[in-house]
Amino acid sequence: MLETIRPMKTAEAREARLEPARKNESEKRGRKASKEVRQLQLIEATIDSLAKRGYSETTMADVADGAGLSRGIVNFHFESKEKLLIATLQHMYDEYSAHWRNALQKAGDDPAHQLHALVSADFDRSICNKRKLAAWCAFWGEAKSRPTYQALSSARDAVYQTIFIDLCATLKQSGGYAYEPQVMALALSAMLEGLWLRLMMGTEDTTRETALQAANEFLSAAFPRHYPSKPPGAAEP
Amino acid sequence: MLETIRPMKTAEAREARLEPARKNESEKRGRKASKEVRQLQLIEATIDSLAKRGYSETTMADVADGAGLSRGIVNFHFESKEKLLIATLQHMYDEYSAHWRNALQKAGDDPAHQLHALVSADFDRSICNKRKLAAWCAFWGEAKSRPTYQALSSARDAVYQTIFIDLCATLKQSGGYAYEPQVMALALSAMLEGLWLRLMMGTEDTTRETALQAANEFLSAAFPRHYPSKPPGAAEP
DNA sequence: CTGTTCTGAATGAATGTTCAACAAATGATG
DNA sequence: CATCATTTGTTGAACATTCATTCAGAACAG
Repeated sequence: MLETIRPMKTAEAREARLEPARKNESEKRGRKASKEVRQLQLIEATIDSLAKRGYSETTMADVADGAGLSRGIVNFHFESKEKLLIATLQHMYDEYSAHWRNALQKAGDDPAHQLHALVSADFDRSICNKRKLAAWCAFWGEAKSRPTYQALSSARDAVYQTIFIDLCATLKQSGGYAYEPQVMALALSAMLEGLWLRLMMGTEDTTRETALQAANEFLSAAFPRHYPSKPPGAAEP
Repeated sequence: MLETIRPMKTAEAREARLEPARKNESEKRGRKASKEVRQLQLIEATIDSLAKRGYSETTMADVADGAGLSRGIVNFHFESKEKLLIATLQHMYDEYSAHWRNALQKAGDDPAHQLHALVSADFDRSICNKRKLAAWCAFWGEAKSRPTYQALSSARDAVYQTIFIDLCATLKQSGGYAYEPQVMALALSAMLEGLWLRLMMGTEDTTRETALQAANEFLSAAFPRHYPSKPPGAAEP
């Protein structure tokens, strides 16, 4: 009765990894975590499970085990498995959305710089890693048959697409290009998603660096006046 | 016991739709179909189910019902659910592979013509339709956690990619472009997959036509000497 | 008659959900 | 501050359902 009081092994480690400085002592001990922190913890465990086992093999038990909590806990915080998954997808969507908005804001006023910032943001470690890509793809695979996912699963939503189109239109005007902005924006965003897909598949010849390189090659080809052909010393093995 | 002898409603219709002239009378009646035909029929039903319900909701019962056969039939022809799914994926892979090889062969000797043929082939009705795209995506979503799928799930495999790289290299030489063939080929094939993904998601603004248009825009941007800017009368709404 | 194809009910395993009991925090009261 | 009550969080076992698989036997071909 001394050391086995609480079976919290991995849970506390995860919490510590999440936000070590954020939560004060009062909520970290005892009942361990506030409602929101616990929910986040379960969502992270869900992403882990999705990445490791895929959508169809992700079970409530696996999520609970991954979080170091008991079986019934998920139905307490989220009403059902479906709602847990929706919350997880929503979380990933919010994170992705905040990320590119932040990158866009930091990019200043130059459209060419903004577009480049958006493209680069897609390949940041923070959102472009095996774990999250795998989770995204797991949802994509189910999105067609689940209307609830469909709205959220398309990583690049209407707003994002509109920004791409606007940027393409602006660059067209200032660079005297001939393409149709909508069409070019579609090609560009599709390529970004396709690169994600390849990164997720884990084909050995595609890394985050080569993917970004390909994306930049596209930018150079489509907007040669704004992105001069060769970035300085890009030597390949 | 007169009219309910065989519950074959949709099955015969499906067979007829598949290859009306191919199979002779002897195997169509009586024990209904040869082993291979029956397996194909079950594979088609599997694709139907994957497209309609998604991977995680595809059940043996649904496949059997979709084929108009009894529950135990799948385990007779395929040993297990997993083997059925692998056979289905293999079937789709073979079909896709044969399709682009055929398109490439018909394209003659001009590299620019060949590349255009490959790109166009990707958006043929026969392989690029909601049903099959949804099935592809269902497998993609599970591929990361299943080694067996991984080898087959990447629609564009190593051979396909090599051909793309070679074509890009040839065009580079004859057109005096500056890009790296490997990188450009990656950008191109990633964009094709990304367009598939969008078609599958069913965003209303992306159709097979607009997707092909985007792909051609990419070709014009990347290889301006080979694909002059504007194909004749492309007016958009 | 013999072997192949097919059926459909039975079986057992996996898993999402419920729930009664328990524990910790919070608040009320003296 | 001590004690009790209430709310909130948590557990783990029980339950019900879904589903892949099995199999004994029917239907059929040769």
